[in-house]
Amino acid sequence: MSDTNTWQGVQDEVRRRIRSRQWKPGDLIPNEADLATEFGCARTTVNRALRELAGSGLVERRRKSGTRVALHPVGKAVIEIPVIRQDIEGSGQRYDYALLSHTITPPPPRIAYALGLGDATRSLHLTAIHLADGAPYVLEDRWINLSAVPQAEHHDFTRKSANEWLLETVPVARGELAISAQPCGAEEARALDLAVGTPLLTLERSTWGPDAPVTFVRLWHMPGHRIVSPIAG
Amino acid sequence: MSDTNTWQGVQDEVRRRIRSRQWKPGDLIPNEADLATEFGCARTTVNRALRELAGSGLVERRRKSGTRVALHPVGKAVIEIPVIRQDIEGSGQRYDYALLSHTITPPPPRIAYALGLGDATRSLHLTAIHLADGAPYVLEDRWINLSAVPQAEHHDFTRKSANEWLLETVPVARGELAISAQPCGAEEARALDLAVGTPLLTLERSTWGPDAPVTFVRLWHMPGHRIVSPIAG
DNA sequence: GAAAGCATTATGTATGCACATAATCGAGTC
DNA sequence: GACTCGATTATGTGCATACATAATGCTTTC
Repeated sequence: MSDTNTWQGVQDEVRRRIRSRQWKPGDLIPNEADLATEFGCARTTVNRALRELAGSGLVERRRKSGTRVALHPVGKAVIEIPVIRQDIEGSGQRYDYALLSHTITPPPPRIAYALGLGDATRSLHLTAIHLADGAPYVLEDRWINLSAVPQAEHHDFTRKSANEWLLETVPVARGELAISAQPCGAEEARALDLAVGTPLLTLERSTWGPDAPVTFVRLWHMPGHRIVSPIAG
Repeated sequence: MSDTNTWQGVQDEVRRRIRSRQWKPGDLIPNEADLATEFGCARTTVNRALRELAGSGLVERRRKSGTRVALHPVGKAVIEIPVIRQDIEGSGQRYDYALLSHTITPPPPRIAYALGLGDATRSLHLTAIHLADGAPYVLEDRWINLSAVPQAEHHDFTRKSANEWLLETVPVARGELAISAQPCGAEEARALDLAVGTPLLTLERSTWGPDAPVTFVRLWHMPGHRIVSPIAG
């Protein structure tokens, strides 16, 4: 499939020329019309090929200036954020979930800041644990903005995880993810049955609805957990 | 910009209908032709809007079956893998680099496996440290497959990092990234001036060229390092 | 009733054309 | 020289049309 009259074919050919240094990083490549002529296809086809290459960071495009090979092709890794239950069940293990605590309290400054909230906002604080085949898998510490999701106040979170309930209840617009390595604290050590100080892969996720912050969640994964993803290039 | 005769407008409207539960998860949505009629635009326009929505995981499309709202909209986070020097200089700090060791030896089984290599393959083993304003920033442990990159054997890696040299030298096709939290080992502790056992955010990256594995690198980041990225939704 | 084959249908893609938009360049003006 | 303003140019997008392709389902055949 390397015929240059399909957009995939054009993309392959452009990639090949870049890889083979025929077009070097920083170089301006011929414009769409010329490439279309050369490849014997329509400009639309070249456009799509280049547009998607720009999306994956291999080239940079600017109107009027033209298209140039990216100076430092930034690798991008797309990591998928699974629903934990599906993650566990998908690997053939039994999924269990237990709610550990459930209180209504203003968030600590750290959390209020992450969500962009005033620190007097009423919010729901949940801690829960997800189990795979009966063993701790991940510990969850979640804050829900009650002024954005008032129904949460009287919802029962003992059966289904807050994440799944929120997914089907609240329209989610955008979010932010932070990944870090944290030492296991005293509470986490008790819940996960680990020694204090054990390195844990920690994910912090903030989620906003169309207008207001919805939830902030911190997930502590068991030791050895890895996030694996392909790198686009 | 919510006119439904631009692909962005159509996309917004579709997103809105999904968010407002007018089209629920699992629902089949009208076909492209009907939507085009309803929105008063060409099918091409609807096609592009839906194609990109499928790319970000909000809908799933299958020929003949049609387009349906994703059952569990998988959040996807795109993390950019920066060139370390640019990362440091970009935040206004001074960048320094030091090569710590340089040997030629067959890779240990763990590494050979990650690269899909026989364990007798000659390879170049480098360790290096990247410094920000004179302080340790990240420790690098790299293996380069000499049968794929023979020029590496006699190259001088004391001045420029192997990553940057490889980027300009080897055509890179694809890769894989694994993120985990690891306790700081004895050697890392010495190089980074940390206590043994400190949690470190660890990135492992395998890179393949068009035909052969090129390099495997493990990066230990200093405590507190966070990878932050927006979540597409 | 099962297998093979054909019609149907929705998405996938290519094309030619037109016009929109952003960035750049150069001419003209003060 | 600096500034404004239009001409130019490359990408961005929309449209109508045509055909390709995959999946489904129905019909025919044995």
